[in-house]
Amino acid sequence: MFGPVPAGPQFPKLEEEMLAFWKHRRIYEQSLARRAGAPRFVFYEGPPTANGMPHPGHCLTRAIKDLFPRYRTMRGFLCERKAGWDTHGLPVEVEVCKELGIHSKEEIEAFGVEPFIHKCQQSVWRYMKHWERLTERLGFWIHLDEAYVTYHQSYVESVWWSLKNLHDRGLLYQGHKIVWWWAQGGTALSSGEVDQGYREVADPSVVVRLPLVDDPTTCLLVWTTTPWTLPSNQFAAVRPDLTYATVRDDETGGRAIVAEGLVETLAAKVKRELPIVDRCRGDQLIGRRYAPPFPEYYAALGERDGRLVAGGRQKVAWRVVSAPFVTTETGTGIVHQAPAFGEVDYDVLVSEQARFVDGEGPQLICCVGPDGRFTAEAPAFEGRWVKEADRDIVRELRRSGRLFHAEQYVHKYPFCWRAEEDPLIQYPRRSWFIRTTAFRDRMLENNARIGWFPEHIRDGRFGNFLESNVDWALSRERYWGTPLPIWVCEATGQREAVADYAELLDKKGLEGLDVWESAKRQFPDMPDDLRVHKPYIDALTYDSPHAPGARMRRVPDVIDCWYDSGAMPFAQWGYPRQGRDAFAQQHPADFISEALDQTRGWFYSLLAISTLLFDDGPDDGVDDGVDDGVANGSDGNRALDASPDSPDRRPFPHPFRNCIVLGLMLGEDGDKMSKSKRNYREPHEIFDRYGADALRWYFFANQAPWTSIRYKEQAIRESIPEFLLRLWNVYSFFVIYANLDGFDPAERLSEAPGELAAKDLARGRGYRPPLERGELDRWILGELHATIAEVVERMDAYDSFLACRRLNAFVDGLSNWYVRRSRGRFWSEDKSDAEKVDAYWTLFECLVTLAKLVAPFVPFLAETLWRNLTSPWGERVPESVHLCDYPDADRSSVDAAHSERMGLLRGLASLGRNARMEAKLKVRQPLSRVEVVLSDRRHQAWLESHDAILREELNVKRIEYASDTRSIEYLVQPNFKRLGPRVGSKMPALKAAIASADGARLLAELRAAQAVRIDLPDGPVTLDSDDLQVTLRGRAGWAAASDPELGCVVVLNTELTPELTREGFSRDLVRFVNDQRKEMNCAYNDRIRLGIVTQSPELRLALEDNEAYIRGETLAEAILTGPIDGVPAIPFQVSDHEADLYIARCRAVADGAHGG
RNA sequence: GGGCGCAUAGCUCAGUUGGUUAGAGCGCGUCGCUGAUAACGACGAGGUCCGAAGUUCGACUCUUCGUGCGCCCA
Repeated sequence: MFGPVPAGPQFPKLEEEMLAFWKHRRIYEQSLARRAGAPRFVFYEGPPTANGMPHPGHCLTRAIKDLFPRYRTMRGFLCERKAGWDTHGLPVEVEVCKELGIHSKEEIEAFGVEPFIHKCQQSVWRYMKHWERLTERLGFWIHLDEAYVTYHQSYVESVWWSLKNLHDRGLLYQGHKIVWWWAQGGTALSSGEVDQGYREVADPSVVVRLPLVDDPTTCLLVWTTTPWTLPSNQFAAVRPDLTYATVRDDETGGRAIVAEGLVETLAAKVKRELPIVDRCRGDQLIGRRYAPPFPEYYAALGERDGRLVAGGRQKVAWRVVSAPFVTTETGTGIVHQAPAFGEVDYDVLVSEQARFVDGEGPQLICCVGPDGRFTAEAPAFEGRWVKEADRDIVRELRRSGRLFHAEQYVHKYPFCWRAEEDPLIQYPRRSWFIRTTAFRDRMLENNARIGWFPEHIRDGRFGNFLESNVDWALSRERYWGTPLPIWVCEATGQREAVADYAELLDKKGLEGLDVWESAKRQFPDMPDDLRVHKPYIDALTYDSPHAPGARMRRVPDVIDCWYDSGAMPFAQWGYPRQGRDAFAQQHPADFISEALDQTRGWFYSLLAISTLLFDDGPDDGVDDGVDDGVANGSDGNRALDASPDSPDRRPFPHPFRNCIVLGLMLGEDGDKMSKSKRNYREPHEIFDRYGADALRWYFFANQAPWTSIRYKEQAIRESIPEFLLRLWNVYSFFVIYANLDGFDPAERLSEAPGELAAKDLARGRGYRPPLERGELDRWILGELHATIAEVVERMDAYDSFLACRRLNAFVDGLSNWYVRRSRGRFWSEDKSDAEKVDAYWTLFECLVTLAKLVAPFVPFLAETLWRNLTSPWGERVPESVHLCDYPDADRSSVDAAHSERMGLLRGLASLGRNARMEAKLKVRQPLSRVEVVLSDRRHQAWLESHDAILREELNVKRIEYASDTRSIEYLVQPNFKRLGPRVGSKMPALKAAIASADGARLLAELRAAQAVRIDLPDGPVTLDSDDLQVTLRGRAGWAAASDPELGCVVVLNTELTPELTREGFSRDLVRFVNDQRKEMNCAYNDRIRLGIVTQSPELRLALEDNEAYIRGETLAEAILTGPIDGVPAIPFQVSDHEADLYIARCRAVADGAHGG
């Protein structure tokens, strides 16, 4: 016996039970253990930032991450799943700052770096707990207790090892990064912070004259909105393909150069004519020297030159250079370049440097200090806050005759989000870079081999990003992060990278360890992992090997936490100090998945780090890259010959082979999910209301995972009746009748039930080979195996959406066709009837197989079904569906023709109901005859021999297959696809000719001669039967329905005889009585007594004619014509006939029989 | 400002290499079926397939331009 199946399942409650069972029986661990030694399917967990509460969007990611590992595990792979947590970075610091009510770096330092770090570490743990609960409740099987954590010492040391590797290969260098700088607070702001602070302001907009060195009466006109950057001018940029005009400048009597397209605009501004005297292309200006607006730097460096890489010498600065970003939308078409104060300007400097022999090119000049005030290098403005100096700078330009024009210019400019009055400035900061540009081509090759879902990521968003790769700005001037493991000699500036803590402890003359040791005494609960963090790591200094008496001190920066997460393929194992085997086996990943916003985040950091460290390419990519344009003079420590000390160099792709890029999930209102807007429900509430399976199915079955998806609670709720409940009802049906009938599969198959696969069931008593069973059984088993084949195919292609669609279609067929059409067999009284046993075995096989099929998708429901359906065997079958192999499709049982025939039959039933509807003849009213016309008669014989089903579905006495009747007509159309290439432009004429022809005559001709000739204005066309599409349809005015897809028409005979009418009455009566039985809570097999009192002779006749039928259907022992004592009368009406019914339950319960 | 993506029914989404009559689910309305069903079936209303131009015998589909939205980067 199976356990009783509740009619209204509480999925959330069932799920909690399954969770407890999994935990108690360690099912996840068992599922791994049984795949020991199997081929691996490698999964990487992209570490969530444990910095905030998870929302439904995170559930999507985690559900997808669960689906494929579960599936692959059942398919025979060993799929280890190690959880991970991203714990470092600015978001954590911000969270802690919020808690402390502080903002700036100054305030953090005032609070103390040490307690601040402690707070960061604790904050991370708090959120991790919430994430762990969500992970478990969702059914995401992953080793939470073996999670990698990015702040752990072993993890940090792996990162250090990789950085040392890069450093020693000359791939880690120090340069400048232009950042948005809050001068008053002394800190850079993240782009998110900058975005918050944009305001509209009026700034000066000036056009300045820069006289050419070889022709001082001719000036370049350059434009800027930041006059304070003019003292730091280094170049003037033009676009080589623009036309520039030389105009007469009557104010000075000289001439000026400006983009031709802007001459008029400029003339209008200065309110005087600027007559053009000459023209040239931008590239003819390149290289011409000019005198900058302020003399200080020029006086010292104006005549300095250097050797060019290409040969020859050139002055290092104050030349016209080429820049593609110059536009003619505003300004003059010539742009002032102060590389210290603009990122694009800085790029110009970098590419200029690259043209020179190392160290001989232009150096960055900057006469502004980190406090935003001019330094002594701009003596006229020394000590002044730059923005405040704008006015005086303009005044000075006017005095010196350099000012061509000045005005106010309204634009958006960022201010500090926590100090509203403070404008931000772009400012150069010393920063550490990874020379990723040297590996650009290798990264592109690696990327080209990755399986991206959707595909366009590879060449689109991600590919483009790689194409325009710039060196990775690695360092952060922050506190809570992996410290940059570089120590610098205070005397010589020589530096070295350190790979781990032990290496540090071995350094000669190490000092500062006491800082950690005393902290540890003060805070005994502090995790030891913090010893590799600020401030403890900063305290460690040692003797410089480069200069006697000098110390090696660590650079103060921490690193970008994206580097942490990108290092996880090896750092999760603590590689290379530990975990060498694990890494060798688990690299690269077969599968990762995150949302689209990770393209330039984790997807990039993984690919970049792996390519730099583990490239097994023909050459390293180092030699050909290092000199190609991004060299930075400050790096004197390149050891190009050092190769990575890794045995794990791999062919591409690595470190991941396939990646599902999930769409972003939006809130219910279509906006970004936001806690304050409450446009989504908290995950735990979703679980409590609908259950994790409902949520999972909603994710998997509603759209391709990479489309952006709008959170919709309604849709989650609907996934219950649409799929879960429908499956549940089939299961419930089976269990109810199997229990009633005593169908015990375990008793029929006691020996070696295995996993109840088809081959196991085949040994069951009464299990007949499918070929010996009825049409319906063969059909549903064929559908089952076709479903398995398709689900496997789709899932192997990472397409959960189409897999789910197929599963849904199968469950629909099982519920609405197989079970419905088979009910008679389940109700049959003869328990040993082979066809009845077939029905049980067939349905059992479908359900048990289905439990396995849906297990990766809805693991809870699948487990519930499996546990109960296999309970008769006890411990002889696997205790969990997740310990089974995924079903194999038996293609021999898939009979496409049979499936097609059954589809046709279902279609005919549907058409018949359609026609009845039109004729307003309800199905309970029997009809004498329907006529079926098929355009393709291949399946007619089969249909004729199986028309009992159709007769019953349509409630008709007889079905006739006709070929030609007055009730149908033929619609003939050209087969466009076939004729297109042949007929071409004659198509419209052909279409018209066919449309105006008589369809039936055309067909007759075609049948007779195998071809028809159509005369068109420009010649005849001969068509064969494949050139025409013939559609059959019912003629207007007939009770007919047609389906062009199926090629059939169903025509009703609507004539009703008195016998048919009375039979209809009796069916109405049965339906009514059975409703009453249900209301009386009769058991399926309760017998009743039925009294019917009516004045209607028609109704009486109907009772007499159909008494046996009524008794059989309602399980009435007797039908009385009078009332039953003690039972209230129930009024009944059909058509115009009325009756009073009396229904009483009989005492005795007949065993086995049940109504139907 | 740049890159990528998206735009199809009231809502959420499918739509295969271009084939002329664009689908599903939900919701709404009508009817029907039902002793597993909280289900299910049929029908109906509801579409300038974002707009414009082009290629083609034929465009939801391909090309170009534009509009709106999202993400990422400036």
